[in-house]
Amino acid sequence: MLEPDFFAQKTPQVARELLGKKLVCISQGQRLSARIVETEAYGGMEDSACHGARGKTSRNQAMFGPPGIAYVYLVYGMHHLLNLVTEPVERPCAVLIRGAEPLEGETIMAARRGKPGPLLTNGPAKLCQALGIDKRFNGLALGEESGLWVENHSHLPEEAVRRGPRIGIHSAEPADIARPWRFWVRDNRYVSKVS
DNA sequence: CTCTCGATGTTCT
DNA sequence: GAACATCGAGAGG
Repeated sequence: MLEPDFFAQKTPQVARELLGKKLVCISQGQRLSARIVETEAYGGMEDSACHGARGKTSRNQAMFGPPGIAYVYLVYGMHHLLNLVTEPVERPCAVLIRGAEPLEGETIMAARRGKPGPLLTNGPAKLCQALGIDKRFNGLALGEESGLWVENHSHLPEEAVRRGPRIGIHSAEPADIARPWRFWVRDNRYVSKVS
């Protein structure tokens, strides 16, 4: 299981290193897991795309917490998104998990999603719905106790990793929109958007 | 395949 | 009010 030390590193590095790792969630007594294939780094007071850039609010306060906790929030009034908090406490940084490939419990994920194949988990909100992740996990430390954590799984060589601008942040400043802080596994069907 | 639009709770552009 | 780190349905080519 990955410890807080892992998440204490620089956010883009954590986002890169999370590719290929196994996200595990205990949901209704069942063990569900998926291999992470797409992430995005958000961080620093200087990143206008980051929720924490304009200060602490009731929604984003988990981002200011210690490395290795979950930040889960609701977007568009109906979709939950999972982030893993990075860097030292009081720095609002996190990695958004945008896509993953089912490993264990795919039948349960399919029942929840009502869709087949990549549509199970090829997007940040789809992933949360499939794994049963919602605001109950917000602010909890990753681990057995919370029922949500990350494990080492497969190593990804550099040639299998692609990076580019983040998705869905069009109201940020141009320099931040251009940052190559999205990481994904090359040619993987569980990546939310090809580019 | 593409494009548009509605859903809906919280935050602030 | 408007916008939002999204998704899915429906219309049109």
